[in-house]
Amino acid sequence: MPSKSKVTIKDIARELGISISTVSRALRDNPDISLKTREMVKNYARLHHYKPNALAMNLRTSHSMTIGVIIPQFVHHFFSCVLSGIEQAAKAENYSLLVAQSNEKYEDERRIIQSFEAAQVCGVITSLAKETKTYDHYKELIANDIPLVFYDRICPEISTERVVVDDYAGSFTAVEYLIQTGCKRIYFYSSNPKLEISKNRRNGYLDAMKRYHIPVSDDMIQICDTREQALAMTPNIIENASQRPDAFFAVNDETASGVLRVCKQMKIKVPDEISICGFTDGEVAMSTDPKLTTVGQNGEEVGKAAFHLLMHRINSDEAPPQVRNHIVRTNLIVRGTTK
Amino acid sequence: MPSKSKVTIKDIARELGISISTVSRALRDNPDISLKTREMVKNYARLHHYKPNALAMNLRTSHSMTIGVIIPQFVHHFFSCVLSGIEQAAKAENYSLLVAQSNEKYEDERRIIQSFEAAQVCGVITSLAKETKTYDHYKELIANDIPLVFYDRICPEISTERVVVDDYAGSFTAVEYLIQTGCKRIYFYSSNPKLEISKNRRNGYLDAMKRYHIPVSDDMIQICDTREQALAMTPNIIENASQRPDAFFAVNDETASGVLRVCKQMKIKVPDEISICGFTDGEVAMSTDPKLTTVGQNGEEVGKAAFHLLMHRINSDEAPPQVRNHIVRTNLIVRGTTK
DNA sequence: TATATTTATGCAAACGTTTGTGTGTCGGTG
DNA sequence: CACCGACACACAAACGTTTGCATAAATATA
Repeated sequence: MPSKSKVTIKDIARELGISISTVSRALRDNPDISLKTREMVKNYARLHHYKPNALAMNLRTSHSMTIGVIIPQFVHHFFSCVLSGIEQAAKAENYSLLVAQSNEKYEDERRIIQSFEAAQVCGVITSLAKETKTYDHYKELIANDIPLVFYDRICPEISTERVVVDDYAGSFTAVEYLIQTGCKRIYFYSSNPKLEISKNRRNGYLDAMKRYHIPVSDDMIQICDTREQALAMTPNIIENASQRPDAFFAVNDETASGVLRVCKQMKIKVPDEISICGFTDGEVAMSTDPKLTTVGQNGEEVGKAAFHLLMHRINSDEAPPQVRNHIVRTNLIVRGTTK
Repeated sequence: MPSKSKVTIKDIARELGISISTVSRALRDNPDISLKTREMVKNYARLHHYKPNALAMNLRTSHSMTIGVIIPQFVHHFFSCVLSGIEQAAKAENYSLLVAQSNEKYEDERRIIQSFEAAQVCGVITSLAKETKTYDHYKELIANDIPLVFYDRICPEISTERVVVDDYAGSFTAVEYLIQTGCKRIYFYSSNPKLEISKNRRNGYLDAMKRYHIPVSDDMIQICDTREQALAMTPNIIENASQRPDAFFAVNDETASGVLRVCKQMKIKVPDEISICGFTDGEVAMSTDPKLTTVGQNGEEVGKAAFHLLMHRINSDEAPPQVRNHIVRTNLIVRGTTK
């Protein structure tokens, strides 16, 4: 265990009796420096556990090799996947990640952006907090020429790259599959219809039904996006429907698992009598009985796409911030709750 | 939208016709500077969106206000909770988080530590990758006086603070509860018995049984830690047991959910005939039917504890790195799979 | 041999801060 | 009036790098 305090290129220069700049260049394998000197320096550095001071490097080059990432909530399967994707892509490009969660609060989000700016991040990847309604903090980021990419919860007012999941196609494909396996009375459990994702999923549902000429009555679309709501509403719907539903397509896995539970309680066979399909493919989807058919959101791909878009912006010096929507495909995962 | 390029204290000094040091002190509200000047400077700064350059600050003060966090896998409920806990605690103390995942790989872990050192983090919070068997990278961290705290997967060779979940007590309490609700033939599904957590949970199980004078035969302890294994093994165990089990205590929720499924298939009433208890309290625990009784691991508290231990080490300048085990209590969450 | 070219290195400024010390101008005290 | 202590500010060094430019030695060219 050699040195205790940190060794800098100054130290190396002094010990080796050469200049600081020579050490710097030698470490970066600059061909101006003779091979002999380079070897000597690198040996000494290795022996004494020299670690470059990124702070100093970055200050000098004003290029921090760090990007800031905002996650609304760490404890959320989809977001974990996204973060994982970002991290893997970043690691491959030698970037570090400054990570923070907004906890769905506007004020937190604002503070985080500020701290990112102070830290001189090369770029920011973010998803809006539910609470956020005003976007000045993002606008300032852009005014300061810091590349910005939104994922999932994009910001309509800000013209920059975005990566979102293909809710429409995911929804369409799932419903199409239900139809092709013989379902006709397909109920759709939606979340807050004002959200972008709700609209897209609903349109996917509607278009698939229309495509196959299956009529959709009003009562077939319900607002229901939690397990509890599903438990409460579903029995009634099944009992009192003029024609009994033969499938449920739910906006997320929790809700779908609620429907499944109700069916079991009512002794309705799944998938024989009723098919069920969720959305997300989180942990729940694997732990129901039977396992849940669902639409996978490919969080990791979202993360990777976001990072690569950001890299592109960073490297192609100052391309005009275009509004480009990158769409990550979803994939239908057929398991036990559909035929 | 005023300035485009970044404004520094130099700019402020020039524009206001005062010295750089005065600006610096004014911004920090140093009483040496007259109130008038302070106001003037702060006004100008606000108007021109001055943002301190953290890189420069940190270089000067060699105090980066950043800590490095290693998570074995983001996509894991318990670890997400820990990260969330760390983040909240860090935010409260104005620390930033450099986050990376080891993906359970030794080599990744090593690289991450290196990058943390380069970034001049004030401290590191980590949990060992499954693959890691040699600890030189951590030893070097300690040699360089960078405070280090382990959580969950601690490192036996390194003497530093650690925060772990109270597996023993969690296990003991759960088993005790099973006993008190009338169970006697309580089977224990363990994971790899070499892991520290396995030992602790097993001991908790054994001690609880002993405490209530309930005999434990060899076949009552099985190695089984995935849902698939549970599905495969459990029917046999239930069928062929000399005395039929009346409870299963599983090392994680997935395994417990597997047992539950088997019971349903075998038309065994849960919890009337067989009680089931898991460990973790992840998302699965809420989505089984009935919901799973389980031992909550309080990941957030683990994270908060880890951060606060680290803060303590950082602030009480260079306290000798003691081996102190901070233990976060678990809590039994009684739901539908037990009486 | 004188000049041009290459090779290997050193010098010093710069990145944006913080901070110890120096300095000029007050008002007050003796 | 001379002196002293506040007061409010300026100077400059330092943090650890990178990098344009100068420079010295060695080699090639004429």
